Amino acid sequence: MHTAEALSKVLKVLGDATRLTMLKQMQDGEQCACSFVDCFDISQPAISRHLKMMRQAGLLLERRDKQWIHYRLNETSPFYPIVIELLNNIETEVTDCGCETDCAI
Amino acid sequence: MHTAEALSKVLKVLGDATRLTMLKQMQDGEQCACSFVDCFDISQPAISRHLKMMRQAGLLLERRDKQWIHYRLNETSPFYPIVIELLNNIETEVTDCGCETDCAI
DNA sequence: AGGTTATATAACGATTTTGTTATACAGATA
DNA sequence: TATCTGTATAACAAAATCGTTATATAACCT
Repeated sequence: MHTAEALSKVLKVLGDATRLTMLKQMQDGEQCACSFVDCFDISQPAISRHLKMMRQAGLLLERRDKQWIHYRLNETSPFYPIVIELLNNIETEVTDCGCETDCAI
Repeated sequence: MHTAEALSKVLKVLGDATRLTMLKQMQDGEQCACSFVDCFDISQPAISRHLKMMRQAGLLLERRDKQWIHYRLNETSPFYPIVIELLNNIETEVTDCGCETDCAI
């Protein structure tokens, strides 16, 4: 159970097609930041800021491996069940935008 | 099932504490626009625009009765189940902000 | 050390959001 | 008709959002 105030803040983060799609991709498992840069038609700094926004909302966790940073859904977030529920309502698009680097996934 | 694009637009509408609270109140049934004006600490035109935004997103239906306009959740919206699911995660606040008019509810 | 790759931050501009006040419109009623 | 109440729209300002380019930082690799 959440306050309207708290939930609205999370929904504001989810209320963006780029971020929502990033989250959907992370539902399949950890994603390297570089794969988002490859996948979306916006600059690397823009991707970085979207990730920061979701991290600050507590929705993401990160893991550094060498020079790569892998992001995943934060299953311990109090909003995790809601996020999953919403993501399950999104069509899986055929977005073959594989990471071009050696990030090992 | 929805596209990330479409769902994000709805979530953007929901990503505002005022609108989310208005929706929560409508979950209890139809609400007169005037009751929102009484309930929230923003101007009547601001309330009117929040309502318009939700109407345009297809989330609300309106019914005119004399000079009053009553709003309710649009149960036929493809996003209705999602909206309900989200509203069910919101604490019921004790918001005794009854409508001061004769809007007959 | 010096260069390359991956990511983050800073600074800026265009656009959107969200509020305000002023005004218009709709319906009820004296 | 004139006026009151309820609601919507217009015009505007402040703040937030989201993109860009330039630059900084971190880690790897000669």
